[in-house]
Amino acid sequence: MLSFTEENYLKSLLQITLLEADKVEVGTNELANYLQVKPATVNDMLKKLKEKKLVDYQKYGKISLTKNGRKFAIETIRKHRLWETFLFEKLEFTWDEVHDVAEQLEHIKSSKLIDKLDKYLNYPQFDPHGDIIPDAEGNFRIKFKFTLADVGTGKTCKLVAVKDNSSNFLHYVEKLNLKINSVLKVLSIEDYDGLLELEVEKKKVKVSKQFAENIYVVCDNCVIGKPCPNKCCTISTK
Amino acid sequence: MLSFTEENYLKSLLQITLLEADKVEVGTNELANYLQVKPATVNDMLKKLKEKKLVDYQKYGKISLTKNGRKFAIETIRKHRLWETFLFEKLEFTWDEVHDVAEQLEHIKSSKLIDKLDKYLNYPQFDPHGDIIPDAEGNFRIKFKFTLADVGTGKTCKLVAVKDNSSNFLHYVEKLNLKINSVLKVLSIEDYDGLLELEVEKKKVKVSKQFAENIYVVCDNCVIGKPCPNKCCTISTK
DNA sequence: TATAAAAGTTAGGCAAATCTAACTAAATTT
DNA sequence: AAATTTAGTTAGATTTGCCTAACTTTTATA
Repeated sequence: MLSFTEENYLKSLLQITLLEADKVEVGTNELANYLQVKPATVNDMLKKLKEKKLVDYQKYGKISLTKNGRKFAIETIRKHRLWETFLFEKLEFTWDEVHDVAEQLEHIKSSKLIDKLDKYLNYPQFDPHGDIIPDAEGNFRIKFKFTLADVGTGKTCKLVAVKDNSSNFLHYVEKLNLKINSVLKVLSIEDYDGLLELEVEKKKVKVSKQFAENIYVVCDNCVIGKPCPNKCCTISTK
Repeated sequence: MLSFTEENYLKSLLQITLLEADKVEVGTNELANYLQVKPATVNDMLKKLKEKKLVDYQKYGKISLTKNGRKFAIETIRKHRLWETFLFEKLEFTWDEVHDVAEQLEHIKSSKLIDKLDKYLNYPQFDPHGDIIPDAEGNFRIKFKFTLADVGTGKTCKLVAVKDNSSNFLHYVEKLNLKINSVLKVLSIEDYDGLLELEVEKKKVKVSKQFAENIYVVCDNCVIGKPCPNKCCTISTK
């Protein structure tokens, strides 16, 4: 039986690799930073996780999940996202409130509970942030490849998920009147600092490059959950 | 912010006093036994809880909850019972399965969560075992006073709750075809060992005294949630 | 009432998860 | 290639919640 903390380490390792397309290896400092603990603490924990055959790593090397470690990590992400969906859909939480509570709920130990919850929610594929919910076998189906920052001038795209789940960011997204499935047209991109001008529901808004990098998009022909007709937008994943 | 463990100590202290009508004081060994830890461990924790002004106690004396400690204890019981109700009503758990999962869920920190859950369940008054769910202000309305073992020969009563929530016991109750609101007639009581013969839905069954002591009953005129017309069955509580 | 039993306490220890401070190795820059 | 910066490690300490073993106080009983 894994502790809350062990589950968090495994989950974070997977989450870090999910942030970028081909990332598979993670360092001690990076993980420490992600978990908001000191590198020394991560080092201690890695020894324990290695002992339990949940991570591969050797002194001064990079950290990666073993098959088994990955299984637990996916399970935790699945729980997290199902709980977020429950809070959003059934209990009327807003999408920026669900994360913190789901951080706690994801550690409840009961496979029956999570299966029943999945059923109760009618086997949802996406959480309130547009992130894929792995199925009971641990399969993610798709993973987003492009952000708003990748879209060229004059092109139109569709918002499918957000990368940053912080309350701050989500509030800002809301304020701009952006939602999952909003259609965005990139009107111009400033050479100097990458500032984007967008058209959203016939209104013009300006957003920073940093902001754009945290908005996942697909081409406007894409239908979520199905392969992109242009084969450009979503990729199958691990 | 209280830890899981601290919450469990406070909750257990309240639960022990709820087992018997006039009980207010609890001893170290009793609590240790209830929590399945050693008396020394309880002693350590009591020092901490006293420090935090959550319990009243002095060396070799009895333990009782302070006003504040009681508030937290009730809050935890409220959470536990609301989660049990959720699992039973929405996720189709059976009444003997809900307890263990609720033991975990009761420690989730979010007052918004529990209020929303209460609303979602339509402000239930009783959990799947017939126990009262304290309201958001921490008021229990009623508390059961009599068990099946208190009922005299020839009398009829109504099952309203069970004292023992263990899976074993609940399975046995189920096997005997007893449910919340079942009407039970005591046909005879054996002098020697207190064995009871009951009539339940026109069938005769025999149960031990120990079993009878774990079944809460009210007179058959009682309607749950309202004061007993005979003023005999339920009492207001703390 | 003396004594035995039960209840409660203390001291000392352990494992988990964290920290700080000092160190070593690896990577980058000049 | 040497020097500097960054990344990673180790040792030693702390807190929480638990333990055992030995002790003391209270209660019950002969």
